[in-house]
Amino acid sequence: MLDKKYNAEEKEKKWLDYWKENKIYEFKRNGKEVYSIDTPPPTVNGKIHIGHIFSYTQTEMLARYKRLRGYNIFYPFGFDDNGLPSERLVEKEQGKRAHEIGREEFSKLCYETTDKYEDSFKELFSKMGVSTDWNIYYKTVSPSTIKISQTSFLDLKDKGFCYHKESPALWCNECLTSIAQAELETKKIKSTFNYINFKTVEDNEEFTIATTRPELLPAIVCVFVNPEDEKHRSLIGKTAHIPVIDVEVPILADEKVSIEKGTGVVMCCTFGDQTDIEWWKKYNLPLKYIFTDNGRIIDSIPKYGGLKIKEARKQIVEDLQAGGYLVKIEELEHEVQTHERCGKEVEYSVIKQWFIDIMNHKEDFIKIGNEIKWHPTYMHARYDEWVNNIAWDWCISRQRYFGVSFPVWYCKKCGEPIFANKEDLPVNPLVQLPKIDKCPKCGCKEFEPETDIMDTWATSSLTPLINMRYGEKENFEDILKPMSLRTNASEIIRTWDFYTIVKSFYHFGQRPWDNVMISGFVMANKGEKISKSKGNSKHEPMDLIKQYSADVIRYWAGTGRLGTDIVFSEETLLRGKKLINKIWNVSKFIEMHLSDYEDKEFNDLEYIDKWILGSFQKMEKQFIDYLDQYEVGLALNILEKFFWEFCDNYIEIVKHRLYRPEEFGSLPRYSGQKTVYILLYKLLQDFSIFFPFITEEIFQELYHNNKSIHITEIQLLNYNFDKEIELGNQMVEIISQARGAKTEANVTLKMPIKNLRLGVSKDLKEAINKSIKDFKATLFIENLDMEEIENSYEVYDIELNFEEGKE
RNA sequence: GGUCGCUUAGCUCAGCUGGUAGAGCAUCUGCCUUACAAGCAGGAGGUCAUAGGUUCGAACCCUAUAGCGACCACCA
Repeated sequence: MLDKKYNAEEKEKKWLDYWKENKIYEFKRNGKEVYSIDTPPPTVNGKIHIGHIFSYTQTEMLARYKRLRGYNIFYPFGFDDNGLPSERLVEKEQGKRAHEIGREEFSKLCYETTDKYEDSFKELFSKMGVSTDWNIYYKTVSPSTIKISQTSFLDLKDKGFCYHKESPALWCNECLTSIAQAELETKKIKSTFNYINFKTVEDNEEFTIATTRPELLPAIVCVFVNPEDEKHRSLIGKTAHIPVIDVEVPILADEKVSIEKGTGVVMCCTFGDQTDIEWWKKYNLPLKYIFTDNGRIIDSIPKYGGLKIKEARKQIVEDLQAGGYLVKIEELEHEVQTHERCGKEVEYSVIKQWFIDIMNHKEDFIKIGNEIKWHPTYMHARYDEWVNNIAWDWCISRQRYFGVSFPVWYCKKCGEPIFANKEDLPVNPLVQLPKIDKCPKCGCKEFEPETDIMDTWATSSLTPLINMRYGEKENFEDILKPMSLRTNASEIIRTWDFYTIVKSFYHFGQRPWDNVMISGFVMANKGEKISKSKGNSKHEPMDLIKQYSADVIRYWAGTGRLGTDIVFSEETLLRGKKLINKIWNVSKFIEMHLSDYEDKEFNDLEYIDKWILGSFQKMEKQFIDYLDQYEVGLALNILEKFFWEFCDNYIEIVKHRLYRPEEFGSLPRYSGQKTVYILLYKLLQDFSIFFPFITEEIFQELYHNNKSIHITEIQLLNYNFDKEIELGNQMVEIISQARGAKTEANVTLKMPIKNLRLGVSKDLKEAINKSIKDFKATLFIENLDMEEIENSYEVYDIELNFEEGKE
């Protein structure tokens, strides 16, 4: 027997234990077609907020849907505990920094701290009813993952897609590491435009340069003007004298200089921005690198050496002012590139790093993007945009401590890189030595380990390979090439999706997955993204589960449209709560009437029963169409709508028949029993995608003790009840009008109708006659007059029996 | 500035391939009806951002404009 009230907290715990014990979501090879899901390993950098719950739950619903359609679901979960985010977590939480306590100690702390968080993440996702198989779960810094990541590196190196080169790279002074283009975030900051006067050496011709970065004056290697610029053409070929610094540089012409911007004269430094790097390469300019790696001016610069960048800026501006070189200062707001992990402005650095070739294979990446089905389709454009605009090869070196090491040493004498053997992976070059005794190039017997580690994306881009246990004897390569589905939010299309495609192309020459499903973000308020820095995520997921239950939170997550941002709304939670309550109550009602029910062949369905079965069949077809398009929210929407109609219309009609067989006959009662038996089963199945807990409780209580609803299969109905749907709908409309009349008369719906006069089409008359007992009982009709009319129906008169109603 | 998306009832949103505007919440009016008052029945509330165009017919297709948002590019 179902309880009078549904106790979500108790039941959700019960079913979590049951699913775990009975291995309901375990992946086993069983010959059935595999549906595999590549879900984002959440970054372990603090707390999971409601935004994570939103997008993961949408994915999860799809897994449940495919499971109900008979697929063998390969749905692993992972955690991204690799690299910089973990370091920052440890720094923040323990107040310890790697360079203070040493690399080994620090790494240990990273492992311990991320482990701790992962346990709580696991608990949270489990509680949300995520139907992942925790046996195939992975971490991005485990030995097996490191092995795959290092193997990938060696593969790419062998294939020539990976190179080691001294090259300008984006550099973060805060994190003390190089970073990749994809890790940039633009930020608006207030700054000043400084107009500085220069003179030519040859003839003291004056000209002005406007710059936001006067501290780069010592790094100027030349000055550019546009060759078409009438005003400044006379400068070309002359030599500019840099004030304060007292250095002379050539003045060159390049069409990339905008005549309108600033003063039309540009200083070129190594390096202020990307254009500087382009010019540096194009004109073979000298390198004047003036910053240290931790954001100070190098000591060899007189006067300014040792100052922090911002201090140097201030000092140089003061000196320019004192010398009378500063013409004016303009306030401006502009966007600068910052490091997404720490928010600090990035600089450029020139060191030897490992790069993965991107620029030579852009067309291949576009081609693979075309082979993948994007949901929603317009997200494909974002991918193309990114690939088309990318300007750098992918720098995968990070000068950090915690993460995947490069399996590389260098000859101490000639610098020749020595690579580990693949069968020896994983290796840590800091504590292990190469397995050769001398450099193959120069014979030197001493080696230095690569101290850099890899970009976290270099590893997380390998999730399909991690999932397929790439390179292992027992692997899933046969079923996961490609995987069926990748899901993530739109912000990481340019990183995770793109890099995964890059790696898949280089390793296998093919797409990593067939489908990509992109979810939206959760906004704290309209137009305001949830972010940790703003602290505007008011709701802790755990608290919400406690307050509302996981099923209810899932309802909220399930209402979001694919790719569309949603605002967190307690109102929606309330709506879900009501829906779940209604499912419980109607199940109780149905249970009541099934105590003597036996399932058997039956061909005498009542008209109204055909109507509701046909309506359900029609709805379910659309429901499945939506889910096949990955539109979880739209599917839930129509299911919910049908369900309320089922309760408010069908159940209200059939209840009389179920309660009073002596009046309606036992066969009509059986027809009703059969109908609710079938429909509740199917409704529970469909709802189980969204509400795995309550549907399991009802299913096992009413249908199959000790068999999980989540491993049943949806069997589509195959009735031909179009006529019944159409005419049944008309009947319901008439019922609604009659109820309206009672409500308007301020009387109870039980008030009898003395006489109901209708005009009805021939078909409808026939239909009403076939369900005359249901029809009359539902409205408490004493006398019914039907006049035949051409089409549809018309309600002529509703005469209420006030005398009877008073009793 | 570029790419993409959004703009529908007071609020949050749904409206699939064009055919007389929908739901929930809020509001108003009734109803304790043997599953459910966390309920039921009903009412009121919208020139579907704006302006053009295509069409017999446009919330939906096309063009332009405005506002909002995301991502990217702009550091002289």
